[in-house]
Amino acid sequence: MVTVSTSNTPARNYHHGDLRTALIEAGLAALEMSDAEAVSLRELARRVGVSATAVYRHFPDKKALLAALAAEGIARLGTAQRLASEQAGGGSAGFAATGQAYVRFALANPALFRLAFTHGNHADSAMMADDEAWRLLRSYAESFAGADAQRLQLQAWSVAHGLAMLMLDGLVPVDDKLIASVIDQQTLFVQRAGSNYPIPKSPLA
Amino acid sequence: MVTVSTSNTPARNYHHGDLRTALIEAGLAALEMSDAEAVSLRELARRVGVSATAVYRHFPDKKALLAALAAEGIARLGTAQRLASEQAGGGSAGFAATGQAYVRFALANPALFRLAFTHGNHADSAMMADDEAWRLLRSYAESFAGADAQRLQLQAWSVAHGLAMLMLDGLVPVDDKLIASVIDQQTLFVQRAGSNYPIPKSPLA
DNA sequence: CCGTAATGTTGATGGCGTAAACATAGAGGC
DNA sequence: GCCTCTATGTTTACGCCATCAACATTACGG
Repeated sequence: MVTVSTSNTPARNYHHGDLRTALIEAGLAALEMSDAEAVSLRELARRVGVSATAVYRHFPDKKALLAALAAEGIARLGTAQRLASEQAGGGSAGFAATGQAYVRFALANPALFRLAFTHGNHADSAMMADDEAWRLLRSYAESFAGADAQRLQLQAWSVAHGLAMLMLDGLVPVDDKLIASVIDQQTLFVQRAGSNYPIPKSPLA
Repeated sequence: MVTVSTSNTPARNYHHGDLRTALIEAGLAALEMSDAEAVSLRELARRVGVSATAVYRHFPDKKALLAALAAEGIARLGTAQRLASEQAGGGSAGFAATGQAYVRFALANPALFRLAFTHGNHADSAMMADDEAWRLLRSYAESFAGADAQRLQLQAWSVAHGLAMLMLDGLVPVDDKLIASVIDQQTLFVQRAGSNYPIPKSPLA
């Protein structure tokens, strides 16, 4: 998480003070207005009041800056999901809540979400495995499905991710009731005949 | 579907003959090598042996060319799914097969698939509603879930789309067994307690 | 207190999408 | 058969971009 310092830096002359952070903040702000591809280094530099090539003192290339933004996105998503999980009080309701939070986060931060997950922009897979969102998902999946945890984990992630993408891309109308109906512990992730998984208590928190 | 004319046109002098088709073919070819964003009009024009701005006699702008490619992608996906559905002989196996075909198509044609679904690049929603892939999905969903068809339809699409995206983006390892385990009629899309939907015969074909 | 590394700047290169003005060729009316 | 009109291409140019190289300034550690 970048500490958003409310940009109280009074724009020094030659040396900026904390260009790196300023660029990331500017980048995050830009991602609220337009898509990642449309964000240009030059524009960011202008915004921060610095020459175009100054960026290269802090990031080897554009990809690196975007990767930093992506990491921030993942972190924020994790926080949103944890909050949702806690508010729902864990259990199967909590599981569904984290999924719904995933989709809502995507809709609230379209460009950031896309950036964080699209292409290989995510920093790297090893890093993600330690992420908060990940730990939540794995923990839920294990507590519900035991040996079948991997399958459940992937199914849950896939539904949430797919719904988020379809809504972002305008293929499915954005509608909160729709989200709730698609990501719903009553209809998803149960074994077919009789052998339903027991529903345990809150797996965490 | 574009009739791929195996490019036997011997490169006429001034007038190309069928530039539009040639550009689309070149575009599809380029999408097998690199992502849509990386495809440039100038490169395509070069490839086809024509000046950079000739493109604008056939497409108002780059977006329009990409939309044409996207439409082709959707059509091809529909075909792949229909074939899979037929081979599986319909029923719940057919339903799962169309979902698995969706993911496999995405993996086999990453850039084309992305282009077809990402952003608003898909021509428009009305067009898609008439598409083959759509009709298949809706028909299956209705035959399985009756009144709850919309939910089932969205859940099915979301899982397939989500898994496809996660694998394309390198967040989930590409593994055929994984696809089969995630998109599986035994564990997806059933009501929880007792009230499982009856499994009807093949809803089509 | 001074030099060296960190940080910014200027200037240039080559690529891009696209607009404007001009060129050619093929098709339809005479 | 000719001739014009229009569809299709071409050249040139503009402003944007990412990035490299060479130079300028500052901060900090010895």
